[in-house]
Amino acid sequence: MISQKARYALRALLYLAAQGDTGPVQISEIAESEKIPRKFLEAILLELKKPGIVRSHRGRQGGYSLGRSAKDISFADVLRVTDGPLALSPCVSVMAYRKCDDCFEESVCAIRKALLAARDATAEILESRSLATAAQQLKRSGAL
Amino acid sequence: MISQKARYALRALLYLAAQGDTGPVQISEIAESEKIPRKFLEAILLELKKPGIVRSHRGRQGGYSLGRSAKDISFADVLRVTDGPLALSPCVSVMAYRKCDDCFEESVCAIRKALLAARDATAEILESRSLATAAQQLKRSGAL
DNA sequence: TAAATCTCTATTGACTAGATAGGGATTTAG
DNA sequence: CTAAATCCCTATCTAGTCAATAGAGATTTA
Repeated sequence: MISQKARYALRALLYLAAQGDTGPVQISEIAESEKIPRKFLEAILLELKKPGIVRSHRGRQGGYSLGRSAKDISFADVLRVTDGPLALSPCVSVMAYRKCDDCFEESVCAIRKALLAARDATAEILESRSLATAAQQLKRSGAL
Repeated sequence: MISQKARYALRALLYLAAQGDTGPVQISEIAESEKIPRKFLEAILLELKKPGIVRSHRGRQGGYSLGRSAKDISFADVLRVTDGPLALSPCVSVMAYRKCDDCFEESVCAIRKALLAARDATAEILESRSLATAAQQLKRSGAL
Protein backbone atom coordinates (compact mmCIF):
# COMPACT_ATOMS: atom_id res chain seq x y z
CA MET A 1 0.00 0.00 0.00
CA ILE A 2 1.20 3.50 -0.77
CA SER A 3 1.31 6.03 2.05
CA GLN A 4 -1.02 8.94 2.58
CA LYS A 5 1.96 11.13 1.81
CA ALA A 6 2.19 9.57 -1.63
CA ARG A 7 -1.48 10.21 -2.30
CA TYR A 8 -1.13 13.84 -1.31
CA ALA A 9 1.97 14.22 -3.43
CA LEU A 10 0.32 12.75 -6.51
CA ARG A 11 -2.81 14.83 -6.06
CA ALA A 12 -0.82 18.02 -5.60
CA LEU A 13 1.33 17.31 -8.64
CA LEU A 14 -1.68 16.50 -10.76
CA TYR A 15 -3.16 19.80 -9.67
CA LEU A 16 -0.05 21.60 -10.83
CA ALA A 17 0.02 19.66 -14.08
CA ALA A 18 -3.58 20.63 -14.75
CA GLN A 19 -2.80 24.35 -14.31
CA GLY A 20 -0.36 24.35 -17.19
CA ASP A 21 2.15 27.17 -17.35
CA THR A 22 0.27 29.87 -15.51
CA GLY A 23 3.01 30.73 -13.06
CA PRO A 24 3.67 29.39 -9.56
CA VAL A 25 0.78 28.16 -7.43
CA GLN A 26 0.56 28.88 -3.69
CA ILE A 27 0.68 26.06 -1.19
CA SER A 28 -2.54 27.29 0.36
CA GLU A 29 -4.36 27.10 -2.93
CA ILE A 30 -3.28 23.53 -3.53
CA ALA A 31 -4.03 22.55 0.05
CA GLU A 32 -7.56 23.92 -0.05
CA SER A 33 -8.43 22.63 -3.50
CA GLU A 34 -7.14 19.15 -2.80
CA LYS A 35 -8.06 19.03 0.90
CA ILE A 36 -4.53 18.39 2.10
CA PRO A 37 -3.32 19.60 5.53
CA ARG A 38 -1.36 22.73 4.72
CA LYS A 39 1.72 22.12 6.81
CA PHE A 40 1.95 18.52 5.78
CA LEU A 41 1.78 19.51 2.14
CA GLU A 42 4.55 22.01 2.78
CA ALA A 43 6.82 19.22 3.99
CA ILE A 44 5.93 17.02 1.03
CA LEU A 45 6.64 19.72 -1.55
CA LEU A 46 9.95 20.37 0.11
CA GLU A 47 10.89 16.72 -0.39
CA LEU A 48 9.74 16.78 -3.98
CA LYS A 49 11.91 19.80 -4.55
CA LYS A 50 15.21 18.09 -3.70
CA PRO A 51 15.16 15.77 -6.75
CA GLY A 52 13.78 18.57 -8.93
CA ILE A 53 10.25 17.29 -9.34
CA VAL A 54 8.95 20.70 -8.34
CA ARG A 55 10.51 24.16 -8.25
CA SER A 56 9.75 26.80 -5.63
CA HIS A 57 9.44 30.55 -6.04
CA ARG A 58 9.77 32.68 -2.96
CA GLY A 59 8.46 36.05 -1.95
CA ARG A 60 5.14 37.64 -2.64
CA GLN A 61 3.19 35.86 -5.40
CA GLY A 62 5.52 32.92 -4.87
CA GLY A 63 4.54 29.27 -4.85
CA TYR A 64 5.34 25.99 -6.54
CA SER A 65 5.46 24.81 -10.11
CA LEU A 66 6.52 21.57 -11.80
CA GLY A 67 10.28 21.17 -12.02
CA ARG A 68 10.10 19.74 -15.53
CA SER A 69 7.56 18.81 -18.17
CA ALA A 70 4.64 16.78 -16.83
CA LYS A 71 5.37 14.06 -19.35
CA ASP A 72 8.81 13.62 -17.76
CA ILE A 73 7.50 13.03 -14.23
CA SER A 74 6.46 9.43 -13.77
CA PHE A 75 4.46 7.84 -10.99
CA ALA A 76 7.60 5.90 -10.17
CA ASP A 77 9.55 9.14 -9.70
CA VAL A 78 7.03 10.39 -7.18
CA LEU A 79 6.56 7.15 -5.25
CA ARG A 80 10.30 6.71 -4.90
CA VAL A 81 10.48 10.06 -3.14
CA THR A 82 7.53 9.59 -0.82
CA ASP A 83 7.62 5.85 -0.15
CA GLY A 84 11.11 4.71 -1.03
CA PRO A 85 12.03 1.92 -3.47
CA LEU A 86 9.34 0.23 -5.55
CA ALA A 87 10.93 -3.16 -4.97
CA LEU A 88 9.49 -5.68 -2.52
CA SER A 89 12.97 -6.43 -1.18
CA PRO A 90 16.15 -4.36 -0.94
CA CYS A 91 18.03 -7.05 -2.85
CA VAL A 92 15.93 -6.45 -5.99
CA SER A 93 15.90 -2.69 -5.84
CA VAL A 94 17.64 -1.03 -8.77
CA MET A 95 17.70 2.49 -7.35
CA ALA A 96 18.55 1.48 -3.77
CA TYR A 97 20.10 -1.96 -3.78
CA ARG A 98 21.05 -3.52 -0.44
CA LYS A 99 21.73 -7.10 0.50
CA CYS A 100 19.10 -8.71 2.69
CA ASP A 101 20.24 -8.90 6.31
CA ASP A 102 20.18 -12.66 6.61
CA CYS A 103 20.72 -13.69 3.02
CA PHE A 104 22.80 -16.81 2.55
CA GLU A 105 23.59 -16.69 -1.15
CA GLU A 106 21.77 -14.16 -3.25
CA SER A 107 22.42 -15.74 -6.64
CA VAL A 108 20.63 -18.88 -5.54
CA CYS A 109 17.74 -17.34 -3.62
CA ALA A 110 14.46 -18.49 -5.13
CA ILE A 111 12.49 -15.86 -3.26
CA ARG A 112 14.62 -13.18 -4.82
CA LYS A 113 13.92 -14.43 -8.33
CA ALA A 114 10.18 -14.02 -7.85
CA LEU A 115 10.49 -10.62 -6.20
CA LEU A 116 12.77 -9.44 -8.97
CA ALA A 117 10.24 -10.36 -11.61
CA ALA A 118 7.58 -8.55 -9.61
CA ARG A 119 9.71 -5.45 -9.32
CA ASP A 120 10.38 -5.35 -13.05
CA ALA A 121 6.70 -5.65 -13.80
CA THR A 122 5.61 -2.82 -11.50
CA ALA A 123 8.51 -0.57 -12.43
CA GLU A 124 7.66 -0.91 -16.11
CA ILE A 125 4.10 0.22 -15.46
CA LEU A 126 4.87 3.02 -13.02
CA GLU A 127 7.68 4.42 -15.10
CA SER A 128 5.55 4.50 -18.21
CA ARG A 129 2.77 6.51 -16.55
CA SER A 130 3.45 10.21 -16.21
CA LEU A 131 1.58 13.17 -14.80
CA ALA A 132 0.82 14.10 -18.40
CA THR A 133 -0.75 10.70 -19.02
CA ALA A 134 -2.90 11.10 -15.94
CA ALA A 135 -3.88 14.69 -16.64
CA GLN A 136 -4.95 13.73 -20.12
CA GLN A 137 -7.16 10.95 -18.75
CA LEU A 138 -8.82 13.47 -16.45
CA LYS A 139 -9.48 15.78 -19.36
CA ARG A 140 -11.00 12.95 -21.37
CA SER A 141 -13.30 11.98 -18.51
CA GLY A 142 -14.59 15.53 -18.48
CA ALA A 143 -13.36 16.00 -14.92
CA LEU A 144 -11.38 19.03 -15.92
CA MET B 1 8.82 -3.84 0.87
CA ILE B 2 7.65 -7.15 2.22
CA SER B 3 7.74 -7.70 5.97
CA GLN B 4 10.17 -9.87 7.87
CA LYS B 5 7.19 -12.06 8.64
CA ALA B 6 6.71 -12.65 4.92
CA ARG B 7 10.35 -13.63 4.50
CA TYR B 8 10.13 -16.09 7.33
CA ALA B 9 6.90 -17.53 5.98
CA LEU B 10 8.32 -18.03 2.49
CA ARG B 11 11.51 -19.60 3.81
CA ALA B 12 9.61 -21.94 6.09
CA LEU B 13 7.26 -22.99 3.30
CA LEU B 14 10.12 -23.54 0.89
CA TYR B 15 11.74 -25.72 3.52
CA LEU B 16 8.57 -27.79 3.77
CA ALA B 17 8.27 -27.97 0.00
CA ALA B 18 11.85 -29.22 -0.25
CA GLN B 19 11.17 -32.05 2.21
CA GLY B 20 8.53 -33.58 -0.01
CA ASP B 21 6.06 -36.00 1.58
CA THR B 22 8.10 -37.26 4.50
CA GLY B 23 5.53 -36.54 7.19
CA PRO B 24 5.08 -33.50 9.40
CA VAL B 25 8.10 -31.37 10.29
CA GLN B 26 8.56 -29.92 13.78
CA ILE B 27 8.56 -26.17 14.29
CA SER B 28 11.91 -26.40 16.04
CA GLU B 29 13.51 -28.10 13.06
CA ILE B 30 12.30 -25.43 10.66
CA ALA B 31 13.27 -22.66 13.08
CA GLU B 32 16.81 -23.94 13.51
CA SER B 33 17.43 -24.76 9.88
CA GLU B 34 16.14 -21.45 8.63
CA LYS B 35 17.27 -19.35 11.60
CA ILE B 36 13.81 -18.07 12.46
CA PRO B 37 12.86 -17.17 16.07
CA ARG B 38 10.90 -20.18 17.25
CA LYS B 39 7.95 -18.46 18.85
CA PHE B 40 7.59 -16.02 15.99
CA LEU B 41 7.53 -18.87 13.51
CA GLU B 42 4.88 -20.54 15.61
CA ALA B 43 2.62 -17.51 15.22
CA ILE B 44 3.28 -17.33 11.49
CA LEU B 45 2.45 -20.98 10.86
CA LEU B 46 -0.73 -20.54 12.82
CA GLU B 47 -1.77 -17.77 10.46
CA LEU B 48 -0.85 -19.81 7.41
CA LYS B 49 -3.01 -22.59 8.76
CA LYS B 50 -6.29 -20.65 8.72
CA PRO B 51 -6.46 -20.40 4.92
CA GLY B 52 -5.16 -23.97 4.55
CA ILE B 53 -1.68 -23.20 3.28
CA VAL B 54 -0.27 -25.50 5.93
CA ARG B 55 -1.72 -28.31 8.01
CA SER B 56 -0.77 -29.04 11.61
CA HIS B 57 -0.40 -32.39 13.35
CA ARG B 58 -0.49 -32.40 17.11
CA GLY B 59 0.99 -34.65 19.75
CA ARG B 60 4.30 -36.42 19.84
CA GLN B 61 5.98 -36.52 16.42
CA GLY B 62 3.62 -33.77 15.37
CA GLY B 63 4.53 -30.76 13.29
CA TYR B 64 3.55 -28.97 10.12
CA SER B 65 3.19 -29.96 6.50
CA LEU B 66 1.95 -28.18 3.38
CA GLY B 67 -1.82 -27.92 3.19
CA ARG B 68 -1.87 -28.65 -0.52
CA SER B 69 0.47 -29.39 -3.40
CA ALA B 70 3.43 -27.02 -3.59
CA LYS B 71 2.50 -26.12 -7.14
CA ASP B 72 -0.84 -24.81 -5.84
CA ILE B 73 0.68 -22.41 -3.32
CA SER B 74 1.67 -19.16 -5.00
CA PHE B 75 3.82 -16.33 -3.68
CA ALA B 76 0.69 -14.20 -3.88
CA ASP B 77 -1.16 -16.61 -1.58
CA VAL B 78 1.55 -16.31 1.05
CA LEU B 79 2.07 -12.55 0.84
CA ARG B 80 -1.66 -11.92 1.12
CA VAL B 81 -1.65 -13.74 4.46
CA THR B 82 1.44 -12.12 5.94
CA ASP B 83 1.32 -8.64 4.42
CA GLY B 84 -2.25 -8.14 3.29
CA PRO B 85 -3.36 -7.12 -0.21
CA LEU B 86 -0.84 -6.90 -3.05
CA ALA B 87 -2.46 -3.72 -4.35
CA LEU B 88 -0.92 -0.29 -3.79
CA SER B 89 -4.31 1.13 -2.87
CA PRO B 90 -7.43 -0.43 -1.32
CA CYS B 91 -9.47 0.82 -4.28
CA VAL B 92 -7.58 -1.45 -6.68
CA SER B 93 -7.47 -4.52 -4.48
CA VAL B 94 -9.33 -7.48 -5.89
CA MET B 95 -9.25 -9.63 -2.77
CA ALA B 96 -9.88 -6.80 -0.30
CA TYR B 97 -11.49 -3.91 -2.12
CA ARG B 98 -12.27 -0.74 -0.14
CA LYS B 99 -12.97 2.77 -1.27
CA CYS B 100 -10.23 5.28 -0.51
CA ASP B 101 -11.15 7.46 2.46
CA ASP B 102 -11.15 10.76 0.63
CA CYS B 103 -11.93 9.64 -2.90
CA PHE B 104 -14.10 12.03 -4.88
CA GLU B 105 -15.14 9.91 -7.84
CA GLU B 106 -13.40 6.60 -8.29
CA SER B 107 -14.29 6.06 -11.94
CA VAL B 108 -12.49 9.26 -12.88
CA CYS B 109 -9.44 8.97 -10.62
CA ALA B 110 -6.29 9.05 -12.71
CA ILE B 111 -4.16 7.85 -9.83
CA ARG B 112 -6.33 4.78 -9.51
CA LYS B 113 -5.87 3.89 -13.17
CA ALA B 114 -2.11 3.73 -12.78
CA LEU B 115 -2.24 1.81 -9.52
CA LEU B 116 -4.69 -0.65 -11.02
CA ALA B 117 -2.33 -1.39 -13.88
CA ALA B 118 0.49 -1.85 -11.38
CA ARG B 119 -1.56 -4.23 -9.30
CA ASP B 120 -2.47 -6.35 -12.30
CA ALA B 121 1.16 -6.60 -13.33
CA THR B 122 2.44 -7.71 -9.92
CA ALA B 123 -0.48 -10.04 -9.28
CA GLU B 124 0.14 -11.78 -12.57
CA ILE B 125 3.75 -12.43 -11.63
CA LEU B 126 3.20 -13.41 -8.02
CA GLU B 127 0.28 -15.68 -8.78
CA SER B 128 2.22 -17.50 -11.46
CA ARG B 129 5.14 -18.32 -9.15
CA SER B 130 4.53 -21.22 -6.79
CA LEU B 131 6.54 -22.94 -4.08
CA ALA B 132 7.09 -25.71 -6.60
CA THR B 133 8.56 -23.25 -9.10
CA ALA B 134 10.91 -21.92 -6.47
CA ALA B 135 11.91 -25.34 -5.12
CA GLN B 136 12.75 -26.48 -8.62
CA GLN B 137 14.97 -23.43 -9.14
CA LEU B 138 16.82 -24.29 -5.95
CA LYS B 139 17.33 -27.84 -7.15
CA ARG B 140 18.69 -26.64 -10.49
CA SER B 141 21.13 -24.29 -8.79
CA GLY B 142 22.50 -27.26 -6.88
CA ALA B 143 21.50 -25.67 -3.59
CA LEU B 144 19.50 -28.71 -2.63
C1' DT C 1 0.39 -41.10 31.31
C1' DA C 2 3.66 -38.08 30.28
C1' DA C 3 6.43 -36.10 26.85
C1' DA C 4 6.12 -33.39 22.96
C1' DT C 5 3.60 -30.94 20.45
C1' DC C 6 0.19 -27.16 19.12
C1' DT C 7 -2.70 -23.08 20.61
C1' DC C 8 -3.69 -18.75 22.69
C1' DT C 9 -3.22 -14.22 25.08
C1' DA C 10 -0.54 -10.61 26.63
C1' DT C 11 3.33 -7.65 26.71
C1' DT C 12 7.41 -5.24 25.34
C1' DG C 13 10.51 -2.00 22.77
C1' DA C 14 11.61 0.20 18.72
C1' DC C 15 10.19 2.52 15.03
C1' DT C 16 7.22 4.93 11.59
C1' DA C 17 3.18 7.57 9.79
C1' DG C 18 0.47 11.35 9.97
C1' DA C 19 -0.20 15.53 11.63
C1' DT C 20 0.59 20.02 14.15
C1' DA C 21 3.06 24.16 15.93
C1' DG C 22 6.00 28.02 15.85
C1' DG C 23 9.21 30.76 14.33
C1' DG C 24 13.17 32.23 11.28
C1' DA C 25 14.82 33.35 6.56
C1' DT C 26 14.06 35.15 2.11
C1' DT C 27 12.11 37.48 -1.52
C1' DT C 28 9.60 40.86 -4.21
C1' DA C 29 5.49 43.80 -5.02
C1' DG C 30 4.18 48.15 -3.98
C1' DC D 1 12.58 50.69 1.53
C1' DT D 2 9.76 47.70 3.93
C1' DA D 3 6.39 44.75 5.05
C1' DA D 4 3.52 41.27 3.44
C1' DA D 5 3.66 36.83 1.72
C1' DT D 6 6.06 33.29 0.90
C1' DC D 7 9.46 29.39 1.75
C1' DC D 8 12.19 26.78 5.06
C1' DC D 9 13.47 24.28 9.24
C1' DT D 10 13.17 21.96 13.79
C1' DA D 11 10.68 19.98 17.30
C1' DT D 12 6.92 17.55 19.10
C1' DC D 13 2.86 14.43 19.66
C1' DT D 14 -0.19 10.52 19.18
C1' DA D 15 -1.51 6.31 17.46
C1' DG D 16 -0.39 2.41 15.33
C1' DT D 17 2.52 -1.34 13.49
C1' DC D 18 6.52 -4.66 13.40
C1' DA D 19 9.35 -7.93 15.45
C1' DA D 20 10.08 -10.54 19.13
C1' DT D 21 9.36 -12.77 23.73
C1' DA D 22 7.04 -15.05 27.62
C1' DG D 23 4.13 -18.15 29.86
C1' DA D 24 0.72 -21.09 30.37
C1' DG D 25 -3.20 -24.10 28.67
C1' DA D 26 -4.96 -27.76 25.49
C1' DT D 27 -4.32 -31.80 22.81
C1' DT D 28 -2.54 -35.84 21.04
C1' DT D 29 -0.07 -40.18 20.54
C1' DA D 30 4.00 -43.01 21.46
